[in-house]
Amino acid sequence: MRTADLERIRTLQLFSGMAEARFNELTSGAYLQNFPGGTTLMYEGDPVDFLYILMEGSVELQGTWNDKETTLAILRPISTFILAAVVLDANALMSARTLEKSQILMIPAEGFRRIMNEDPIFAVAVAREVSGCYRGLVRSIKNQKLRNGAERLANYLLTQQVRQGGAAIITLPHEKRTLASLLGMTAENLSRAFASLADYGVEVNGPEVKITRPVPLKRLAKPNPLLDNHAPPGAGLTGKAAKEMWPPANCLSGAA
Amino acid sequence: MRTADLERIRTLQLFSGMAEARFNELTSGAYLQNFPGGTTLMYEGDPVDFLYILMEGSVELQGTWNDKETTLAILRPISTFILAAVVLDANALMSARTLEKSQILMIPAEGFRRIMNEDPIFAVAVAREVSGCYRGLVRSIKNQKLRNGAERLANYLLTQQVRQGGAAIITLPHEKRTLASLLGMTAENLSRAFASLADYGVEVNGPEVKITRPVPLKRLAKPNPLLDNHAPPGAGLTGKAAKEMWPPANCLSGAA
DNA sequence: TCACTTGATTGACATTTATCAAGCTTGAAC
DNA sequence: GTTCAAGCTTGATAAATGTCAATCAAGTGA
Repeated sequence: MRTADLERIRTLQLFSGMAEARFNELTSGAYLQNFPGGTTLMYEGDPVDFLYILMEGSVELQGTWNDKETTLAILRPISTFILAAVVLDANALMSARTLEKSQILMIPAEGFRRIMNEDPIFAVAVAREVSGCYRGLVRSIKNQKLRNGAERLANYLLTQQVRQGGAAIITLPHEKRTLASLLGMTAENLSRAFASLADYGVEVNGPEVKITRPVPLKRLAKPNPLLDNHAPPGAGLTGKAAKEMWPPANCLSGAA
Repeated sequence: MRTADLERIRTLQLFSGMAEARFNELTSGAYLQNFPGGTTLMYEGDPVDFLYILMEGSVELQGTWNDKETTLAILRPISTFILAAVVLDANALMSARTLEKSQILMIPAEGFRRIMNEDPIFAVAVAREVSGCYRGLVRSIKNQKLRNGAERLANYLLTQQVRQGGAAIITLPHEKRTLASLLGMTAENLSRAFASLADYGVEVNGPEVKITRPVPLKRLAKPNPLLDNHAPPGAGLTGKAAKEMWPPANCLSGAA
């Protein structure tokens, strides 16, 4: 493994507090692997032998039931995934596949758990990391149960706008059908949802989306930090909530 | 606080490994409080000053947006709740209210975090507990996005049947409108979903539900350990997954 | 006993979402 | 250039879900 990659993950909150020796021990057994797009890294129900850390590219987490599939999250670097299964030595509840050529660091789960038991600072960091993932999922469920399709899309667009720097034109980072699955709708309905947002100043041109009238769009979307990971650090959040890192390094915060 | 209560929570996986002195320190600042039914313990967005442990009664966790409300989980003793917010010292993402007269142990969050930092065994236990909660939520989202209303109800009934000992007649533990909200539908549609399950041998009589033909019901429901917390320990799960406690003491495993 | 409240159910209807089929665009391969 | 495939869009229709209003049933208290 290259030193540059080690330094990149060393800066993650998950690893930043631990002693150098432990960090070296943890990563000494790790692999850095390249996968082409469309590779399934793991199937639902599989035993989990590694903690995965996405370094480059993007990964989709999926759930399946009865021949139906849904996207639970789309990850961007640097993100850990299937951490909870690693902590509990349990089988995966989601499949993971690359959406494009990706570079992924794989840390053996066994060693991860051993070091978690030996290094108290690391154990606390793991607890904090999983807690952040948990809160991402709570937001995701609320988003899914409380909003309809157009509302979910509108909030997705506003979130992306913030994350991409706030300009009026944003670029959809994935295929529209993947986005549809993430938002819990069909590709056809995503098209219609975009069309319905035209009244609110949303202009679509392939993967480019222009938000010409953010005020009415926000009036429709009603973004809310209790459902969306919207705000940059400190903005709109006071006190304790502001302490949470943004964007969180953890897995599901990106899930609409 | 009564010794009997302390002994009850001492047996939880979360606390069972920690040193006696630390456990005493943790609980010395705790309150055991009684609340009547319908009491809101905490509102969404509130700062979280306590870890809550439900000792008796039942508690509903809710999410709100735009004057709509949804039930995220219904807790039964003994369950912890808002653990992730305590770990991160963040604001609550869900409201909590008692559904009936309830007894709740409140452990100051500040002390909880201090002891988590001091006691490595406890820190690992917290990481494991939150991981279990996380996996409960993953199941919950998959259930919500992949199944329709009748399928969610069918699986809820089968899960309840297992939890209540496997007899043909089960008792719905909550009001039907609360159940409807948990299952992500209106009370009216829950009524219709029950009616549609009559073809599969489901007979409803107030809060009593009789499952007369489990085989066709299961053929419809297609229960699956990757979506449902169905199986007793070891049953149907081999190897690693079987190690997870069932039913988990943690918060959202009960969420259909 | 009798109103009265609360929760549950039912029917009629509206809205939302999914499904299926067809057509459109775009870009790569030949 | 032409062909082709993949992704996207559109329209027609069906299915699922929500809303509103009315009714019913059970339990409560005067």
